[in-house]
Amino acid sequence: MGTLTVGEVARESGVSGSAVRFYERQGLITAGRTGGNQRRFDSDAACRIRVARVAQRVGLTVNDIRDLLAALPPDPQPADWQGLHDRLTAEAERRIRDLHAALDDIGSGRRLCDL
Amino acid sequence: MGTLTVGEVARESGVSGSAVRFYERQGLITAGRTGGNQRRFDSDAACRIRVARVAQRVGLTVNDIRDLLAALPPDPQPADWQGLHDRLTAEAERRIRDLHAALDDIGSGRRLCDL
DNA sequence: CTAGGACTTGAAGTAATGGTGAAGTCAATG
DNA sequence: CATTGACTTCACCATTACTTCAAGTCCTAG
Repeated sequence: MGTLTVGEVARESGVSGSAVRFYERQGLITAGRTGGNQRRFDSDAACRIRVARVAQRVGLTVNDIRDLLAALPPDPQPADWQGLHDRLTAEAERRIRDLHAALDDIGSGRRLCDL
Repeated sequence: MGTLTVGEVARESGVSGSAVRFYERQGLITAGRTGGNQRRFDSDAACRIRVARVAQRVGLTVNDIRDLLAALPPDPQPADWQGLHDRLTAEAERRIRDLHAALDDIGSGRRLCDL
């Protein structure tokens, strides 16, 4: 059972409280509940949200990120981090390749109309 | 006044008819009307849509593309094409730089949590 | 114990990019 | 003239990633 409230996780992770609740609904993070039904997070929640934000910069959707984080245990080992790392890198590189392909087409000398 | 129907432009440009109408609503292309209120396009419409698709590959929104195409006269001169070309290239390169920055952060050796 | 801030839910709103379906109209053909 | 396929508008559906709102509850400090 965690000790952090929504607001605390929000501040620690740099997103809004509504986003924290949204991420919990989406399964990116999990929370315990107090007797009064308030969410209490473990400190890894903020970490997972930070990872999620990096993944968003790479262009992953929240759904993609849920799957990504599903492979990340509560207390990740170096190998887990490495796996995440590799997946994010591969995805970023894929997107870069797509953009390069578009650039190549644009610069191909053909009229843009004929692409 | 053009001669092409929605369906013809759709086939020529590779998008659906509903997309053609959508693009007209959004101001990416313009159409005349027959006495019976049907759209009739000039042949440059398909061209503009093709340009729009390229711009989408680069990551521009329809709004961005409207602005981009607003600078493109009905009968574009080489300089007009060059301007488009430059803007698309710059935008693609910017996005590639952003992804590279993300890659650098991911590969920085710091824990993903601390980014 | 009470005031106040932080929290709860669910529903609805937003912007982007179209797709879908209904009900009706137009145009070309046999 | 009647059919048929393509067209028209309008309005609603879907997805993504949240935000906002209302009404109500919890928790902590004084």
